[in-house]
Amino acid sequence: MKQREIDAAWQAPRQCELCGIRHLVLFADLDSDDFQLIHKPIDVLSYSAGAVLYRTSDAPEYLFTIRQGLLKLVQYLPNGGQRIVRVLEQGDVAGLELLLGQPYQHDVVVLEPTDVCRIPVAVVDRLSRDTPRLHRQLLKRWQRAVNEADAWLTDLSTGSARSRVARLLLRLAEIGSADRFYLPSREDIGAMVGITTETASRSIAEFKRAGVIRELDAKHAALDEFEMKGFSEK
Amino acid sequence: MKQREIDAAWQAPRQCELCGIRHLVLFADLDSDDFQLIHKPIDVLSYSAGAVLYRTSDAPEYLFTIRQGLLKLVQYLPNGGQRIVRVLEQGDVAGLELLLGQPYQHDVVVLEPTDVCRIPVAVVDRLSRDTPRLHRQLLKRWQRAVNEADAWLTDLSTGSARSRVARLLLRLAEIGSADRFYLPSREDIGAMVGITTETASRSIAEFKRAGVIRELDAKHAALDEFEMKGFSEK
DNA sequence: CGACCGATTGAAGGTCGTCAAACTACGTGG
DNA sequence: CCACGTAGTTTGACGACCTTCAATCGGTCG
Repeated sequence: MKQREIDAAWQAPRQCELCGIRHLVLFADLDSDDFQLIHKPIDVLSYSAGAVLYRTSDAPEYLFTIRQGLLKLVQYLPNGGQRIVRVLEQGDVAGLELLLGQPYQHDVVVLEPTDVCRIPVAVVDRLSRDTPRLHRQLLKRWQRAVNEADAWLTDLSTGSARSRVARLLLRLAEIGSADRFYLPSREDIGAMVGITTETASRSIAEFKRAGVIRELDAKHAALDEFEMKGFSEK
Repeated sequence: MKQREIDAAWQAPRQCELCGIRHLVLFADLDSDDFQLIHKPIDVLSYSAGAVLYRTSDAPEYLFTIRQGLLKLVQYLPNGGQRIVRVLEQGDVAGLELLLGQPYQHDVVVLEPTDVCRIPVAVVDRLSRDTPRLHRQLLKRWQRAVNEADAWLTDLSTGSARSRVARLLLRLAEIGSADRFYLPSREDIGAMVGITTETASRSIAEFKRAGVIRELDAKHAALDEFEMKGFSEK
């Protein structure tokens, strides 16, 4: 539940320039000069399942790029319930809205152990002003968020409960490795596709009985993609 | 159903610079020099209800900023049905995805008579490269789309059919003028909140009987905001 | 071992989807 | 001018699916 700091040492320009996954992240297109503009610490942090990156009520100070892991973006309903509006994976960015002066729009909670770079807004603001190269990456990230959001409406909020769950699992399977994907709690599945925990449980149980998914451990499973596509249609 | 061209005459730099609603649109922050970079025609077009701005299959040539009117963004479901994922109003932009080399992501259809500026992608690309001022506006538009999309998930795809419809009408009432808002066809209401046409019709009929909405003409109504908020909760 | 949390399953009831028919508005053509 | 056809809305009946409430099961952690 707690966060652990890997890199307290402050040498962000070097660190970022040498980053192993830079081609995937926000700073993909920056050059040596650009990195010199970074005058505030960028920390690499690790979170374990259940940890909270931030809440809507937190001070809007940091963006996060996901180096590794899986997170959920949660919004609250008029009646107090909650809805998961998106899931973030490697290369995604949380907190883009800060660049426009908005407060955090979601609570962000860790699903699978996650490493992030925590970047002060001021850094991105600065870079954003002076390097057009960063812009394209920002636009990309934003458009990705829109595409995802639209897909959640068409794929995950339409059709029967069972087919929604099927489509969710197919999606999660694409994110995970070939033969192993993250299987959320029944409550989270419900919050992702807009059904109750019990109905989610019934769907999953049914898939297991039909042999379309096999449970590997508490939070992971493998699935027969072809069979599952059958269920996803009605 | 057809489109009418208001300004065939080609003097975009002047036209845009003098635009009456420039403070609302994509080019809000540009200055005189910036406008000189526009070397392709920007046309002002009018569409009437039912007209199609573009389809996903169209050649990705133009962005559209909405000067006036109301449009729906439609995506298609695995089974062939359709889901309306968002609605555009004055100041919104359609086709932002083109800036990232993606094809159009939606079919865009006119709900209320609409005026747009049709801008060649090349123009925005060019401006985008050379003027950081445009960037902020682009980011704003994108973030707005994300916020909207998230709200459609939490407000319009969760809860009972009646409360979803109630929340949709409250939303439409905010867009419309004080005592008059656009009331979509029952089919479109269904496609917006993820229910069938019949259920949408029953909800609307119920609201009318309860006196919460009054029909003004075929496509417009007025509503008692306070009463409607009651329905929106469960 | 006992407490607790999440998943599963059951039963009952309600909401919503489905199929179908009637009604209205509107425009066309006789 | 009226008859008629079409498209969208409304309403009804019925059944399926989903929610709700509740009990049980299984595993984990003190």
